[in-house]
Amino acid sequence: MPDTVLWLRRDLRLADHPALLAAAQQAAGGRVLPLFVLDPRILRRAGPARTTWLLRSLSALRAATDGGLVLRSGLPHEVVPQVVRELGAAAVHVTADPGPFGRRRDDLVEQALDVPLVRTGTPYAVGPGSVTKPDGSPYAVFTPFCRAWSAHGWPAPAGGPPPGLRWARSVQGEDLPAEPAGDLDVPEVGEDAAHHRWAEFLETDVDGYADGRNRPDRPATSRMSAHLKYGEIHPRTLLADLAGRRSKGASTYRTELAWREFYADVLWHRPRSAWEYLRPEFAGMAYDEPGERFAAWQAGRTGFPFVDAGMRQLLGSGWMHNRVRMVTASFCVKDLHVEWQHGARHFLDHLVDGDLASNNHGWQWVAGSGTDAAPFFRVFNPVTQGLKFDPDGDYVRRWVPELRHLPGKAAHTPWDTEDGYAEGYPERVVDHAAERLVALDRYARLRD
DNA sequence: TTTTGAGTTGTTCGA
DNA sequence: GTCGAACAACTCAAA
Repeated sequence: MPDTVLWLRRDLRLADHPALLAAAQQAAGGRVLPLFVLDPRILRRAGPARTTWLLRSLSALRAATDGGLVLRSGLPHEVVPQVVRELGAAAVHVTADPGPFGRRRDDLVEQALDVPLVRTGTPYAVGPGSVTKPDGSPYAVFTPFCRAWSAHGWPAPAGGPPPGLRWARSVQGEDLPAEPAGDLDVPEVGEDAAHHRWAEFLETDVDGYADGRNRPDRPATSRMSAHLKYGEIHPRTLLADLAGRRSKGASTYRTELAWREFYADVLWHRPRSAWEYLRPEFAGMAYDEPGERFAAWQAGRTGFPFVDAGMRQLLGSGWMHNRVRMVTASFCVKDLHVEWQHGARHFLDHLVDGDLASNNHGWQWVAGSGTDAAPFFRVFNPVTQGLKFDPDGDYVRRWVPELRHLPGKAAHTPWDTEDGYAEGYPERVVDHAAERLVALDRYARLRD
């Protein structure tokens, strides 16, 4: 009866977990050691929101495994082989991590091990790289990808841990590190919380999702992004629950999951696209260095209420509504003319759901440099977007206290109200109409 | 093989 | 106030 190690990374759950089932099956009568490696390289880059979420999720998983989860600090290619020796394990089981960092890390661990590293499943319904055009090349446009992805299909959710599964207890772990200081407003974390929130969304908001998802003033989105990021719930589970629903909202939600899979697929085929222009000619465009205006953008002090509300929601809660992510990103790239990588970095430093593929390809989409990017002439008007998607100004007032004295939609246009700046709200850092023309001109010059 | 039409998320302008 | 056109270039799939 060999013991096995289940090395967890982006799969902090027990239900619908094929790698756990594989580890349990190989152990057959032996024990499984659930291991999480606190990699200092990842913790350094995660930012306070993601670190807090991770630590709470690990705490929840430790409780769910009756204290069986073992934590170790260090580099995985040193820690994992060490744990294998201590346990005398026959194999290490993982869910494949298809990102560029994960692939390199796992290859290194595999070389350092003298037992097999068994990869079962991925954090996606369809493994990145497995949906291709008939000639085997990857899709570069979303809609055809989405069609092929749907046609490819995915397995039904796997069951929970097999009855009789026993956790190995012989290996010593470490205590959870302390959470970063600060007063971030992080929601409930962990596998149970993920399922609870998902059930709530299915009950109240999924059928109205097609329109509701655009309203940052309402709690109409699923809020599943961070749960998915840490694998507290698998997209297979979500897709299975959506399968019986015919509403427009359910279909739109499925498409959003497909976007997540599309961007993971793009990153799998082109790992360098995380930080390099997918369309290299865009590197030759004229950009401005990030300076005072960029700092104002980061701090939520651009003088554009909808933009500032979003940037402050990011700082205050580690999350930003998707509609507002597009508007703030457009402002950074097309009003401030700052390269998308600077904005993407700031988002990744603060987002609780910060996912390299979705975040950075989303930024490239806004910048116009991505695979299947927005057309260059699509420049968001930060005021119009605010009036359209936060028509009563509730979202702005929630996150920008200096505008709370302005009623209704007046919160979007303090320059039109006599006492608009009475509470210390900053003046606009740019003239949007002028900067829009500058952006269009720079794109035109790139073309010629 | 070549052609054709459609393609997540918008804005502005002029009729 | 509403509406359609214009704002590129390229990918992909169907004809």
